[in-house]
Amino acid sequence: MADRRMAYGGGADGGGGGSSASTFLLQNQRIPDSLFFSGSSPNFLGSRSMVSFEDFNNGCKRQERPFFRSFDQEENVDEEYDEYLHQPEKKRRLSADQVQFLEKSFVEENKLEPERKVQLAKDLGLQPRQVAIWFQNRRARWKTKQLEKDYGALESSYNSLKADYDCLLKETEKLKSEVLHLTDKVVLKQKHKGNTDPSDSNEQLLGQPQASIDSGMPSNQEDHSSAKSDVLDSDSPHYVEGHSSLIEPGDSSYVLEPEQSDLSQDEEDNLSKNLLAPTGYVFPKVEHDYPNPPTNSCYFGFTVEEQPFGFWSY
DNA sequence: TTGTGTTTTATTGCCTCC
DNA sequence: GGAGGCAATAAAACACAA
Repeated sequence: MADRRMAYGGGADGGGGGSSASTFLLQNQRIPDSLFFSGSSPNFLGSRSMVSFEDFNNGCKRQERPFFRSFDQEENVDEEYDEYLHQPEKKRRLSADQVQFLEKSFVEENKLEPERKVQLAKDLGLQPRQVAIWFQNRRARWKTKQLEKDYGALESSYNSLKADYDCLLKETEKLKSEVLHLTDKVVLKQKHKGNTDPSDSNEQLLGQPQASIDSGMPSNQEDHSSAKSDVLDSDSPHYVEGHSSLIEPGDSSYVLEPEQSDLSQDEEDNLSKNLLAPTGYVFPKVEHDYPNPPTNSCYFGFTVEEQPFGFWSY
């Protein structure tokens, strides 16, 4: 048994819960709380204060009773209730009113200072321990919901980014085939011109510097298959390691090799980033099965507004 | 009525903070 | 070391379909 918690009947049953009706005696009496309580509240019901006034009248259906009524006011505590009090103790749910009151309090502040706990317990006719437990469980429920919410947000964000990415892949493919098509044309033209005027150059044909053409186009000595092979061969030494997690070897989306580009390294980096992740998002390794929900929503960049109680610091 | 799944109340053990 | 918080878990209470 823990130092601060007094369980019923010696409480060595390991694991939580474990309350059989016959062993319910001093259950839940945390020592400090019970000391706090004795005689401090007109609503105090002793070890029975944990009852919630529902299920009274022998009902199995939930039955609401006002929780503000103190026992001092309760002049005619009838025999039925007395009998009820002496039943073997059962776990009882709080009434809707009590829950509503607690909810309201929770929204105001999800942590419970000792004074507030005692005051709430007084108001509700519960033990402070019960109030504390309710808040603890409520925080756990809120956290679970928040995790679900975070997970949903992440999921939709992922889906939208994936859609963007797929779109860009298609676009890349389209541009690539366009490049090949134009390359074909250029080569044919060169051949044609070469037949008539061997001194003619690419520069004259295309009206741009030779280097520019060489950078992205296969020379007229190479056939197209080798050009394509160069472009697509991710096993070549030009394969960019930094992109290995984004584009797997052989991925046809990888079009230009760095050394073939006119762009500076920075420009290339920017281009790659813009092409692959237009929103600046670095794609994680794509899993088709979603990973476990996040355990810490702080890490996912959610705004503070999405964490209404401000205790989200796990 | 009963079986089953879900929710709520409560306990226990561990951790952190003062 | 005591107090309070949290995660994990038990078990009662409840909801609901068959």
